[in-house]
Amino acid sequence: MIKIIFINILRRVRFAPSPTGPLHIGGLRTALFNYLFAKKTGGSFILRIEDTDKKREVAGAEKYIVDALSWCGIFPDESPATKSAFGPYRQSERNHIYSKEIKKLVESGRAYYAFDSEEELASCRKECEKRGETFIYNYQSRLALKNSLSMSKGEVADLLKKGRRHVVRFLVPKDKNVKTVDIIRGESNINSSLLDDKILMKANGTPTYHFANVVDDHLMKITHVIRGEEWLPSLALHFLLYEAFGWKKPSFAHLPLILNPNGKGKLSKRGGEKGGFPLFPIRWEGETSQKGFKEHGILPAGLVNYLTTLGWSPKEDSEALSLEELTEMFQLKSVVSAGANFDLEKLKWYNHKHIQEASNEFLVDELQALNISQQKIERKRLTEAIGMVKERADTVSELWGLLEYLFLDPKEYDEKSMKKIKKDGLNKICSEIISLCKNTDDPGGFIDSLKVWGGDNGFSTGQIMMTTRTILVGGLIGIDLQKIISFIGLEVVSKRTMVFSKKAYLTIF
RNA sequence: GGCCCGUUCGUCUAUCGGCUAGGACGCCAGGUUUUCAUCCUGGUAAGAGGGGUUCGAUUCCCCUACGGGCUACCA
Repeated sequence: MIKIIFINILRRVRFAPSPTGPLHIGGLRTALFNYLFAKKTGGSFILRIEDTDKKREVAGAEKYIVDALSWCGIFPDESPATKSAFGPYRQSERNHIYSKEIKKLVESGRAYYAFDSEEELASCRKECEKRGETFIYNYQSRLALKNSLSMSKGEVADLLKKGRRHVVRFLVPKDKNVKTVDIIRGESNINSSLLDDKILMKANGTPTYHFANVVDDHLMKITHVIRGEEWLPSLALHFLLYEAFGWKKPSFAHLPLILNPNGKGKLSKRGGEKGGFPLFPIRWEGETSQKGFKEHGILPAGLVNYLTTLGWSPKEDSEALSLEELTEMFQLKSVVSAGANFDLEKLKWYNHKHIQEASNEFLVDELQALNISQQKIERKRLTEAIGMVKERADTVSELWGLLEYLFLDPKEYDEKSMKKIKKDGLNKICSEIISLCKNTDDPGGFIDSLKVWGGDNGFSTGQIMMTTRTILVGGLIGIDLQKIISFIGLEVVSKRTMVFSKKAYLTIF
């Protein structure tokens, strides 16, 4: 019998955000898919900070990214906090590496110096635009511009010696068919003449995304690049870059975008506001303070579960899945290629499912973290109350509203409920409740006793129940009446009834 | 404008040439709960349009339409 042994090349994937603000859920989903893919086979998930553009960097963004990921239960195997031969993990700390690598490309003739100013290039673009053309810095235009291909060696050497500001551009070969491969989208062919000689090193000596990304992915031995669809147009360029270096390419997968609920445009701040949901996992404290899903009462497990179904679905029908279960089932190949509309209702449904699976203890912590109620309630009592009402909750934040009456007397009585209650005999029912409270020790059979009394005195069960509920809760809502009474105790029942009989007669009837 | 990617119920998706197009969310109806919800059962609703290829196309190819992305010394 022949045994087939699978030699698993250990997967190494990276999530490489740029710390320009709080991580939004689109980025979070990219991180999540990378994580699921790596962890399924015991590979490594690496967090690399792409902070090459210091102008755009926002204080606190890197910390936010780490915090948001860990809130979701995603912990990188390697990150800026790691010391390893692959580090450092912040691109701003890797400049010596990029300088070394760019030299190779210049020496091999695959990259060249360009001295054009930004203004000059801007006017080139403008002129082309006037003619209805697109300016491309490539084989057609490069010889008419200021660079080491159009100028003499002596001239170039002189400018470099004088310290003239310059960039390094990639020399894109002319008329070459570039066949790209994407795990989700398959093969695609692009003619290199459509590409432009992208800047690899900026005038300030820092690399651009394209260069740093390729260099780092190679040096960090990344096996699979899983990133957003917005990078698809750059894929051919990246392929050429790998080839210019003579490096083995990683596999690529471009994830579809998350769209606004109405399907128009990629998920935006405006779309979030319109749909009444945030764009970030947890609160962001920047120039403005912005709530995240956490503050809206969404559990990390719910968010993670929902985000995973945006663009992917498990083979078998299943309901709430944990990060571990999702990891087990995840298939990068079966990620869909079309963008997905964000749907708050479905997120809530997943969250509802995860609330049911969460322990009451955990939910108490989550609720208290939200600071919704200022009431000081004994933890044990609150835990018990949450257990009684959680099946009704979609979000953690609505938990308090669902159990409030178990701790606080009604502030007012719902008008519609009051209209349903018959005025006749209301006084009698109240008196009976109060006297029953006085004469019993055991709240357990309270409702039964009240019903029996009602039967003997010409009150329908409905009337008894509705009246009692309104007295205790303030309206015709809430959990089983007997459970409420047992929980709050007869003393409170009596007190609420007295308040009701006074208030109700004076103000409502 | 140019280039690239996409298009199945309202939404997320299944289908990898045989389809009475399946599931989930939502919505509607019924049941349970003498409340409201939860829960259970059922229902509603779809392959953008036009050409090919084929015995047969949602599935493969082309065109059009629509949507999205990219087009920076931003990522």
